[in-house]
Amino acid sequence: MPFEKLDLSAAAPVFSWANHPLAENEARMAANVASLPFVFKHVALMPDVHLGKGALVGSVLATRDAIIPAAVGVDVGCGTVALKTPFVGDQLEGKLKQIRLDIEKMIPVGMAENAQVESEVTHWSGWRSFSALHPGVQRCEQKALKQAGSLGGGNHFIEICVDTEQAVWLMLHSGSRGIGNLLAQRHIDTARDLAKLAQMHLPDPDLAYFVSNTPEFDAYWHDLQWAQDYARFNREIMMARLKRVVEKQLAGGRPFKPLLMVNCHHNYAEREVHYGEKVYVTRKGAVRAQQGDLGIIPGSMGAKSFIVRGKGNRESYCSCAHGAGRLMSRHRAKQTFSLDDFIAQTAGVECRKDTGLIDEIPGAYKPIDGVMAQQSDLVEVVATLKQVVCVKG
DNA sequence: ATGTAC
Repeated sequence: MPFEKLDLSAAAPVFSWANHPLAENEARMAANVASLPFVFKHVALMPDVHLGKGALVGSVLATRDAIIPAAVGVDVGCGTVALKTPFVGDQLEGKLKQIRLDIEKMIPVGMAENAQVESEVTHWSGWRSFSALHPGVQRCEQKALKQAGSLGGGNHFIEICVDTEQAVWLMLHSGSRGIGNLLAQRHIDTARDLAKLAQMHLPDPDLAYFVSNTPEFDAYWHDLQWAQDYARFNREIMMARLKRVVEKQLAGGRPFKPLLMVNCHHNYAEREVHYGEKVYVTRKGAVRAQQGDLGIIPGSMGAKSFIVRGKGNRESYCSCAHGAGRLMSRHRAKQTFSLDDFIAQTAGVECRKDTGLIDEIPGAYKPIDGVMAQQSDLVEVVATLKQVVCVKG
């Protein structure tokens, strides 16, 4: 589907791939971002776009000489990793429950963290620069060590999936945990303070920004890249443990060679070239989809997920959606659905079936097929996956 | 999303 050029009377146009007409507050949020003078060319909205803090979740912005820390958000480096195994779906028969229990034993979820820090964690090179991070997080190094290789809560998940060719995939969704959150909050506070001090006129206080070539910008950029690396590493550690669980259950403990692995952020910023110019690209709930890039677009815990290949669509800043997008808030989902609804909507998925998961019920999310149909000019589908095991925090 | 406070 082609995108729509929205005229929101802001300085920059907004190109929208949304599969719904924008609500008034969503349009205002898009216009606020597009009105900032340092925004490059236009703002791109992905098919799963919805209200966020400062900027829309499912939006991509390129900036010339400034960055908005609240637009990146607090779940720095959040993303997904998927691994294709040499196993076929039939091999999982009768083993799903045990696999789920093993996952829950091997990987801390929710509030839990690792009891001891293993050498695969301490070997990460990022620990060497921990002392260079914001002074406000220095007391949290032990916690960051124990949280490396832990899932967290909310929409974070661990899944075993089977694709349409019967191949078994491992997939998980997580970010930079407490340390990334704290780093982001420290810098968001600084940006707010600076804007207030300078009596800067902003359409929204959550759009306070840092200007390049200032100490505040450099400190934020450094910590942001560190947190993004931590998030990617966190997913790698969990994927290695998940792989071992599956090896134990399906291969008598013998290691297997992955046929493919994709590890992508969907909440982050990086330097990229667009329209011949090097700019800062912020993807807030969006996945990079440069020509040939592999990406992951997960549906809800009862729906399909997709491994995709980017088409390099330049108007989207080479991006695509990061998931289905919520249809209703967690609060409304809990009011709307019962445990019986949850059990019906997660039929065929080996997962916890208790009231604590009702806010993650598939009915609280948009159907993923509509989201995929809306971005056929951004990505092509490489594999279509359906989960048979799902672990949430 | 997270961690802490209410």
